[in-house]
Amino acid sequence: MAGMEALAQLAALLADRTRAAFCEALLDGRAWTATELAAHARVAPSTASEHLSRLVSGGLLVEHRQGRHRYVALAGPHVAELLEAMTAFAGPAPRPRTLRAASAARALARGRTCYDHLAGRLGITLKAGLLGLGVVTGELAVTEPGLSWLRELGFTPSRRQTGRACLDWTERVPHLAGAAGAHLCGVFLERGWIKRIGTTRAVVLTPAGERGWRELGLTRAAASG
Amino acid sequence: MAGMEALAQLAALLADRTRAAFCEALLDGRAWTATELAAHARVAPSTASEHLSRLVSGGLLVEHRQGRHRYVALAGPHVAELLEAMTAFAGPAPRPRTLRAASAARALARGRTCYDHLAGRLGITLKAGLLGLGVVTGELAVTEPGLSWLRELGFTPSRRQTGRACLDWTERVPHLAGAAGAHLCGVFLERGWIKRIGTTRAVVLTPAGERGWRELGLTRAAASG
DNA sequence: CCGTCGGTTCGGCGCGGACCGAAGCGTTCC
DNA sequence: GGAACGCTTCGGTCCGCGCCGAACCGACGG
Repeated sequence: MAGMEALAQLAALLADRTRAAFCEALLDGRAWTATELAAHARVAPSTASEHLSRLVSGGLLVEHRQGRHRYVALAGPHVAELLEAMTAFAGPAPRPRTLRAASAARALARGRTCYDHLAGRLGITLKAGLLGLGVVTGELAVTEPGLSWLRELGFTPSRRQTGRACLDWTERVPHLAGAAGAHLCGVFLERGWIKRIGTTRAVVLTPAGERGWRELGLTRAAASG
Repeated sequence: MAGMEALAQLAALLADRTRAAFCEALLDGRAWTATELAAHARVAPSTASEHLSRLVSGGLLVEHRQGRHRYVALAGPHVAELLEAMTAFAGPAPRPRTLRAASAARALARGRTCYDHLAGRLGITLKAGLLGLGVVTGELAVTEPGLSWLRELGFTPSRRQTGRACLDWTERVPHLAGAAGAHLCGVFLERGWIKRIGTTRAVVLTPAGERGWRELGLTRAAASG
């Protein structure tokens, strides 16, 4: 009974469309300023300020003051996983009403970042490739040889769980999260193998990325989609 | 952006302490009548009626009208898993303020049902036993020999995933859910190996259960708690 | 030093929703 | 048939909160 009080409070934090929009924006894993988020959600700066304070004190976001800026970011991968899990549960999004929204939805389904790792069809392609190489098991645990494979890409294990599953809300299938998923995503971004589309969470595999993935044995033909 | 609208709506369903209390009660996996839930949450029947309608139309609950009764239950295991995941996230419950609440919390931590399977220390003990027998892997997937072992206990595979992990909010470690977890819980209840405490979700291992678990090789000494 | 800018605080408005009691409806029991 | 029961619908009240604009504060820049 006491635990449900906490549940209601957590849910209340996400029960507002403006705060939910903030969280969705922050799912790109970067830190945003208060003003950016306000503009993104189309609310007054004062309104955004109050929402951010609630999200921070609720533990969903962390803030980082720097000069006259207030940067906020998701408090950690666990928040991203909760958000993806809830979005997956909330079910297939209603079909978009405008052409603009439809193309944005398609871009997100094709590939996106989920906080610090890859999601969407791109994430599933990556998972399939890693599975084929024996880097991860079907449950997305990293294997012994998989660890060596990752080390060659500059990965070093940390306290954080190496491989874990994160439910993909467009594909309805888990993709690779955890330290390994985050590292791979970082490497791909560094090498220019994937690139963000505009300022959104959506990403695409670049031509260099297609070559790179083929050479690593992650794909045979170019990923299409 | 459209997906977050759905998230906010889902969150709004759980953002009320009365509705959250309903869901918690229903986590025992049984169907409750509207009046029972109203009394449980200490609200007027009319209030409960409106809440239930919202939860049902939101897809969290299913209802089953029978005569003058309205039975409601969680819409499925996925709802239970969402609730447990969110409760786990919401963090350690604030320490209970009354002796009564403290003893209830202790009972829940010792053992409880999580919709249709076992949770709490009892659930973790079960998982450890199954792991020791090689019935499940560390990721809680059912092994080949494990399936035979389950069949001997009357289990037959279905469309539902056989073994899956469900995060335990008191133990902070996953326990066994899915068809296998549900079947085992059902068998234990049938055989009188576990017993509900009062009308709550809390369960205890009976003396017969301790013998049964030992004979199955799930435990060596009696489970204590 | 003053203007601009990012952010916060405060007062006030308006909506949504949580709650109850009363009344109504269909079912069940006597 | 009548009473009791389980539940729902409807008014009505009240509170929380999402929103804004205005005023304010501190940081930065010329």
